Amino acid sequence: MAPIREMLAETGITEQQWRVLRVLSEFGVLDAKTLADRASLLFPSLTRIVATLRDKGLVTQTRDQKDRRRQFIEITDAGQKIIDDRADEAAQIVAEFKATLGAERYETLLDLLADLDPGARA
Amino acid sequence: MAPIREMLAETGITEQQWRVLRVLSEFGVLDAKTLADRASLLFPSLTRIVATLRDKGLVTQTRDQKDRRRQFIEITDAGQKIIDDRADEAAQIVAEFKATLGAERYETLLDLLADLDPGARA
DNA sequence: TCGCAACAATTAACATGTTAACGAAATACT
DNA sequence: AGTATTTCGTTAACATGTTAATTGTTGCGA
Repeated sequence: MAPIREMLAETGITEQQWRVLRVLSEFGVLDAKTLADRASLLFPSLTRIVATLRDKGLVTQTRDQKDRRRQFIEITDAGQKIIDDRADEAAQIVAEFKATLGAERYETLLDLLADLDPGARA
Repeated sequence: MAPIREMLAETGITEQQWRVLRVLSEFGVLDAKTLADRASLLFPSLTRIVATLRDKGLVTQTRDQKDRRRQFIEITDAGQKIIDDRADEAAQIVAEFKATLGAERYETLLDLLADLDPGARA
């Protein structure tokens, strides 16, 4: 993950913050529960990360009016721009990583890790 | 690592503290530099962990009289006892982990991870 | 309706990873 | 000797993982 962190250093956001933004970018508006699940984060971590992203203007929080315990989180244009600007670069880093192992061994690794963590989504 | 953490919960020490104790148990007295390296810890982390272990009476710190910048860390009897008491249990947890994947896939995983982290030892 | 269990989210407390700044001691070099 | 550099270790500051305690809401059953 080091190369990813280096890439993100310029943007001032962390790996996990980036992951949250990516999930929001992919799935759109999400309630906190679903977001935590998709980003593989525990709730207390998510609370802090979303607070940080909100302060940076990269996401918005909205209370569910039908159930005021819940909230929805949505990515802002500024947040989306960060994802867009780095998407290609991130893809290339993953590609290089893959090349280091070789495509076949890369797939093997993903399979092994998936078997070890039933919670992950391949 | 979850099963390991559960095992350690009873002892009141953490995974990393346990790793430091294990390294000290295996190699004997070590200077901080070597200890950090063998335990795969960054120096600031090691400083805190050793301080914690010292407060718990599980290790001792000794200044090098020839080079007073350096220090040696040694496990105490109390620390050694913790390792001894849990060694079998830990070995069994690893064995179960191995069984989950199967011996062959387990070796494959170690190989792949080793290729990804040149710093690791096997 | 009252009270209580269940749920969503936050907060607290502690340990660690991580980068940077700093302090002290030893070396090197002039 | 005197200063600059290097090295060892600590401390600071921030983000996160993790468990437990806490707050605010909802829903349910007596």
